[in-house]
Amino acid sequence: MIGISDPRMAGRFMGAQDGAMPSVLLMRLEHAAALGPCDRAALAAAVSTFERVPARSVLVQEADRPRTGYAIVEGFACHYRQGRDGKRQITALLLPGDLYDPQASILGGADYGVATLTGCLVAAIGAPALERLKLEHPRIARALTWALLTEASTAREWIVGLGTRPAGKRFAHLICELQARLQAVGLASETRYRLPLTWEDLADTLGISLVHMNRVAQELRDTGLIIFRDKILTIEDPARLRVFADFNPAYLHLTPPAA
Amino acid sequence: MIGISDPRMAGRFMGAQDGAMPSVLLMRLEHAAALGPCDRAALAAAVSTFERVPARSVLVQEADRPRTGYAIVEGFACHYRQGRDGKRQITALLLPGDLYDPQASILGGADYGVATLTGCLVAAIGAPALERLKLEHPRIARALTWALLTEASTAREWIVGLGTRPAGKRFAHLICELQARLQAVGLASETRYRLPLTWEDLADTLGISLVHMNRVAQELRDTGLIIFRDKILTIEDPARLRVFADFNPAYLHLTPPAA
DNA sequence: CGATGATTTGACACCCCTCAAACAAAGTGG
DNA sequence: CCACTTTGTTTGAGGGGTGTCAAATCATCG
Repeated sequence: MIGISDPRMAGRFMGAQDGAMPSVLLMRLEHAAALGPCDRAALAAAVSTFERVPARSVLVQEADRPRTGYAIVEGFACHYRQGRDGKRQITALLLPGDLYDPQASILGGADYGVATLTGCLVAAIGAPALERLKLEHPRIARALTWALLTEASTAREWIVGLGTRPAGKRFAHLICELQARLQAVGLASETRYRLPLTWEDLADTLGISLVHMNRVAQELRDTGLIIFRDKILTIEDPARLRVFADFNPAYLHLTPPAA
Repeated sequence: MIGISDPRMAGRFMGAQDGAMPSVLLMRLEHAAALGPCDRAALAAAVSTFERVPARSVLVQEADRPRTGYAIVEGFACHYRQGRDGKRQITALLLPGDLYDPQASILGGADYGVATLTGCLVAAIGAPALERLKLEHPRIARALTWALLTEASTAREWIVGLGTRPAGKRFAHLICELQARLQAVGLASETRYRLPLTWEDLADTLGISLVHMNRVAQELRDTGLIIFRDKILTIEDPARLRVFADFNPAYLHLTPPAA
């Protein structure tokens, strides 16, 4: 695996991609609170570098004490823990607009790894810049807290899925979740999005074996709920899929609170 | 179920229990950061009422917008979600010293329920008092953030357990986790603590059926790892249990960070 | 002493895992 | 351009972990 701290990579894409990050990150954060032009400018300015990271690279090592925050601009990444027996469990998927906040440094070291699953375009924000951002822009601070709480809420929903739903419904539920989250940043329609993960990644997310993952996916195809070809996922019957998966998007908190 | 908002309950125990909460809550929060005498006094003063709540009472309804924070002083409570089919999945256990922070109100409504599992003594802290506490006492604010991050980290560890560990190791892991967390607030020795939950509560926590829960527990007893009688859990061989469960307490972040 | 809730045990079915192997696609080097 | 490797996908067979159904036992309590 290649770490993104490789100096040959750093900063290579500054300028060219300058506008891309704010777009997708802002789309996400503005689900939490309206941001002013000043907030947006500060956010864009806080990004130190854009980096292109190959698939399956480690962004944050388990037991690291990271000094940089990351925002995913393009591609899929994940939080994971690796067991002694080599089994990997993915504990969260990071989509474009999601961020990894080294606020975790309060804890005295990351207790999980962060890695890319596909090639990613990543915006790096230094911890000090992030702290300043929070102090000087309360609306951004609020939005970041919202993001953290939403992550926790999503983790709880995954616990519910792993604890109570059979593999098929679990996959269906994940498909619904990704549709909602990707649509929130403009990367999915009601019925279609790009899902560039391998069966193995999905299996490690759903807590099932690769073999069973394949069978479960076929079942969803055979029952006419989805089509999945060339990494493009098409939902054939959204309403029926949501019922089947027992999906209720409330836990994603994608609609801005009244306050 | 009886809600604690019942006026006959409110405030009944003020004074008598006045010192109990700070003790256990402070023991927990001081794992995050040292607190000054001023912080402690402010924390104690912020508690509006102590309430005795019977077992199986709902503290926060799913879809509520709670205006009160709770700190558990005695007893066990939980976060949970209930599926359409009636299956309950417990997503977090709240032990003495743990708190439920209505900070979740940023999200515009709770997305899960909070309920007592045993009879509990609960300290209620109004949302405004909590906000003031955070503003005027940065060390408390930091400690509360630490608590939130630790909860998220624990949720991730539960995902790992549900996704990768068989039921027996999952139970063993939970036993280790509870030992560490209870010891941190003075309610467990290295080998012994009170675990006042029913098999059903534990089954709903581990994501297995009540019947299987029973078998798995017997297995741990038969292999000489634990004794569990009269709600008292005794760990016969802590080292062997931790190896069996693949338990690494790092995710609990119970040792204060250097910073 | 009957009612209720908690624990225990047995039988059987099914979900899902493991092992194994075949197959496809994409890169790599000769 | 073709062997060859690597990575990802698909399929089959068999076994084990768990769920469900059913019923017995036990404890607590009014």
